[in-house]
Amino acid sequence: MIEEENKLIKRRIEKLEEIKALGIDPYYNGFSPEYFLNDILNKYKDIDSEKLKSINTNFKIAGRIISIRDFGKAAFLKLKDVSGTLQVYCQKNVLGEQYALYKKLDVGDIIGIEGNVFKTKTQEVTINATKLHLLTKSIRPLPEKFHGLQDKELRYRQRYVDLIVNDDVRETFFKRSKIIALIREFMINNKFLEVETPMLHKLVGGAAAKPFVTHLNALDIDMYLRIAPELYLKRLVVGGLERVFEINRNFRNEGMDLKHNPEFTMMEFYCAYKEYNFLLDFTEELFDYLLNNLDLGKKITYGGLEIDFSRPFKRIKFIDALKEIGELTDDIISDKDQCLKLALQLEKKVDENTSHAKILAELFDALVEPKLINPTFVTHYPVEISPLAKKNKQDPLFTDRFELFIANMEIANGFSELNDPFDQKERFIKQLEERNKGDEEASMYDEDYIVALEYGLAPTAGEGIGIDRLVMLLTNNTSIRDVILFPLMK
RNA sequence: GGGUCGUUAGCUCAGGCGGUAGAGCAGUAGCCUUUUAAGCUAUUGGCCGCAGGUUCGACUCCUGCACGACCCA
Repeated sequence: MIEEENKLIKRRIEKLEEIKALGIDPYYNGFSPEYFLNDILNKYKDIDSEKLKSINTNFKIAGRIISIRDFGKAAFLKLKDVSGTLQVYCQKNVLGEQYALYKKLDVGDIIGIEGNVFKTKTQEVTINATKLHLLTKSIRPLPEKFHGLQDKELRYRQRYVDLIVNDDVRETFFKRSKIIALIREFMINNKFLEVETPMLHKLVGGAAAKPFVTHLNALDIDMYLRIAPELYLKRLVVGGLERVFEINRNFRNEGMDLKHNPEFTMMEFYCAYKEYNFLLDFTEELFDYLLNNLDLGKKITYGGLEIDFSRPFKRIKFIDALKEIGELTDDIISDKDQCLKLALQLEKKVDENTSHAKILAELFDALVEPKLINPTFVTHYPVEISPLAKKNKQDPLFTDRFELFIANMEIANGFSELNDPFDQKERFIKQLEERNKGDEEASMYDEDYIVALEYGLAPTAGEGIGIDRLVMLLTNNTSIRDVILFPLMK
């Protein structure tokens, strides 16, 4: 990479050599800062500049140089570290011999500074450098100081550069970290146990999706990257870990767009002795917890939409949503041929072999989902497309299941878990039939999971929440790539 | 998968009835010890995404490809 013919890089490598010639190690690692830059700023921003002169304010700090304003015999440098930025003043008559080192520095270099705090004419807290340490010479020029890095492709591919120059990106990922920490806190407060289950699966299950295939050399077998942790988490409930959750990656071999990345983060949790109604309230509580702790209030703006999280969220049955929001009639909904015709008109990938329920789900995606802005629980999904959910007592064609939609995105999916091993066996067989008909997203038959159910799964409610999409909502990013540090790029 | 648009200096962007390209920042040389996108003077820097075609001549027009963004599915 370095051999590239770039004059700016060449010049920086020359400076590197000149620094070595001065007897200085350009990658010296014996210096450790005592404070974050923001700590110094906060400590002194409200202290009078006269008073500053009378107190001892000698500090060791470090950071990357993000700007230099040079006056010949003095200069202002702006340093940046993980906490923020702080200005440093370098004067020739103070630094003496070390001023020669200063003259070899560039924007992008990482330096350590020892010096005293003072305030400039404009009252900016600044460190007057008495000692300068070069910690890392940077030989690649950073993007322009004013516009930063705009090229989306470069930003995703070279996220490290994006993070150096674009503060809003840093904020998004700080916030992502905080959101996940809050979720974890909320779950643990509610007596859930955090667990980790396998990423490498021998069978595909727990969701409707095409898997990634990989190979295990030791056993010479193909394996699948998991599409969901569901079946393992429920095995743990069988094992008596009555409340479990996992925040981790799932992999689905599907298209990529603003809402889909092939690997994405989900939280799944299972709670014994509860049913799906509990999950609706629990999910609302989780949102409350997040919004409160992030100081977002009840209404947020997302991509130009106003979203109202006031409780209770709207609740509507799947079929009612098709009627009231999708504007379909009972006659159409109950007639598979008419549904198929309509789905084909909407250019959905369906054919005669597609089940009635799956066609309805496609119609829902096309006609209802685009209209769901405020948080909405859609409940009672058809049993054929809910192979792991318990049937509804009143109407066994439907299940005790819901999905939560916000801003036209599916955010969560939960249900009363099917714990009848005989029923589960039949559903698996139905899935196999769908698979044989060509549905590559249908699940496989998981014999051991049936055995686990035969030992007895307590009545359990379970839910998955898409963390990336949740972060999108709470950080006002309309592309999933903007909430994933290293999104998949071709 | 389909459509639209984009790809020009390290970065951010202009430009062109077809005649080998410009600015700001960055860099370099100089002046400047309280700047805030510091200022002033001078100046270096380009396979105009890749490949082919049309043409006396292509960075510009045409075709294909790659990568990306957005829209649709």
